[in-house]
Amino acid sequence: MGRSREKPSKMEIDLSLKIDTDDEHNEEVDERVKEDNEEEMAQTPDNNKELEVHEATAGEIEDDASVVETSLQDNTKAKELSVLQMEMESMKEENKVLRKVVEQTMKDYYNLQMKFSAIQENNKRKDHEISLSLQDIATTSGEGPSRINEIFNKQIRQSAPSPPHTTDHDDSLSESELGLSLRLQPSTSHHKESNVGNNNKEDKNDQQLASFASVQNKLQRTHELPGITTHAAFPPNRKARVSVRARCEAATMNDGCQWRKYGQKIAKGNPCPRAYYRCTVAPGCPVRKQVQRCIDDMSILITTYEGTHNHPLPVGATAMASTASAAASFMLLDSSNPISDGTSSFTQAPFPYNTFNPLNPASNFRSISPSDPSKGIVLDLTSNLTEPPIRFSTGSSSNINTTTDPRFSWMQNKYQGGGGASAMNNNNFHKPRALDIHDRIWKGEENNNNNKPIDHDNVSAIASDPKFRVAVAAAITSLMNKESHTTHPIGTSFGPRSSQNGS
DNA sequence: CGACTTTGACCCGCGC
DNA sequence: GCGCGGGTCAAAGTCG
Repeated sequence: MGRSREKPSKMEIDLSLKIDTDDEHNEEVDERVKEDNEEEMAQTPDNNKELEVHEATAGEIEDDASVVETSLQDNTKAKELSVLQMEMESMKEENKVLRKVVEQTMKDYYNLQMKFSAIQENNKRKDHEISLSLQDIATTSGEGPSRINEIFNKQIRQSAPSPPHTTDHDDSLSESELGLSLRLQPSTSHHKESNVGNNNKEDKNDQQLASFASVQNKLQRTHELPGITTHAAFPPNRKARVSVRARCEAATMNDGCQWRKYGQKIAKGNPCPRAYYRCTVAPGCPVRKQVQRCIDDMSILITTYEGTHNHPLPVGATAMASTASAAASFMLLDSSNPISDGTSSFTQAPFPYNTFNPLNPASNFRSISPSDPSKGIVLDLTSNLTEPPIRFSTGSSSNINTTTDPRFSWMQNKYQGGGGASAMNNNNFHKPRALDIHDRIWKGEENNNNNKPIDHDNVSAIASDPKFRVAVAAAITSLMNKESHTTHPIGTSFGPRSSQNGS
């Protein structure tokens, strides 16, 4: 009786949700609210005892209520009961609000899924169009592959919208050349003589090829969702590469994996040293990462992941990798891309960390170096995380005040005196200011970046965002769905040193 | 003492 | 062939 009087609100929320859980959707909502309850429980340890007691007696609540009814003769108890009922009402109202929020989030998620599947279907259709176009060209023009390629190249060069995309087109060209030579060979030679000197027909062929080129461009554009630019084709033998641009004050991003530094180099054009890390979660894991500060904005850390993990990722990294991979798959349906060709499964994403906007995953992806397709995908997470969390954009870096910005204290740590200073002395970098709290924090992290959370503000901001949670939950769900298709289980085997967790 | 970082040396590919 | 630059190696130093 006394227990039921002190019935905590958390339990009430849980109960009311259970009543409503008559379909899968509500189950998910239930899970979501439960998760929130658990977190709140963790934050308010004083209430935990009460909650435990009521969890143990959850099935007895109705009985308790009936017992309370029989003892209504006691006025004081009746008053308490009415107060309790009022509390229950208010909790129900609160519960409704919570459910609305959760449902809205789920709706957003489903909308995203719908868009994803729509784009998938759209891409399949486009592929079919391309195939038909090629066939049409092959049968009507009678041109050999070399001629077609020549015209096609010309068309591409003319239609290339801007120089930065030149290599993209070149890549797609080389790929299309392969496709053309494969598909056009059967019907090429016997029309060759008739085309010599036939300008009209050649013009017609040019038009057809132009339409083909436009279709090809269209196909490329379908992959270039807002904020997305993909490198249409990687060199076949090159490892999958994913770059992540993120504001990070620490030496490296806390990405859930365990890394060991094996080298550092001053790269040309950027006085900031480039650090080389190797994945040490499993011996022989081929995944490497390069970490370098962006020269334009020292607060931006460019992390390039290369290779495919040969081991299950730690849990913290798996969810993120799945999230990132899901987003990558969202945009990289092109089978020519090694990232989507099966070498990078949901559990084998080369980059274990990503914070992408679940409502618009595409917005965080773009190419960073169009002149170098080997750079692969670039996730631009450089929008300010001190703003409302998960508000990413593909825009360029914001201006920073380098003279007062603590973000440069890493340089002080790296270059205060000693041989390494040579890299900085001859450059126009502002001298870092005196050691302050940030410096101390970073100094602490410099030597422990593999084991400790690096940027608590960023990580907590990301993790506390409900949309991000939903995205991670969705990623885990998709991971579980994918599990039947992959040989790797969800990563659970990581050593005691792998305490690093991105979530 | 083991694990990790630092850093100069070395290797290799690429362009001239 | 030579020089340059990127990437890697490995001995020495550092840290817990």
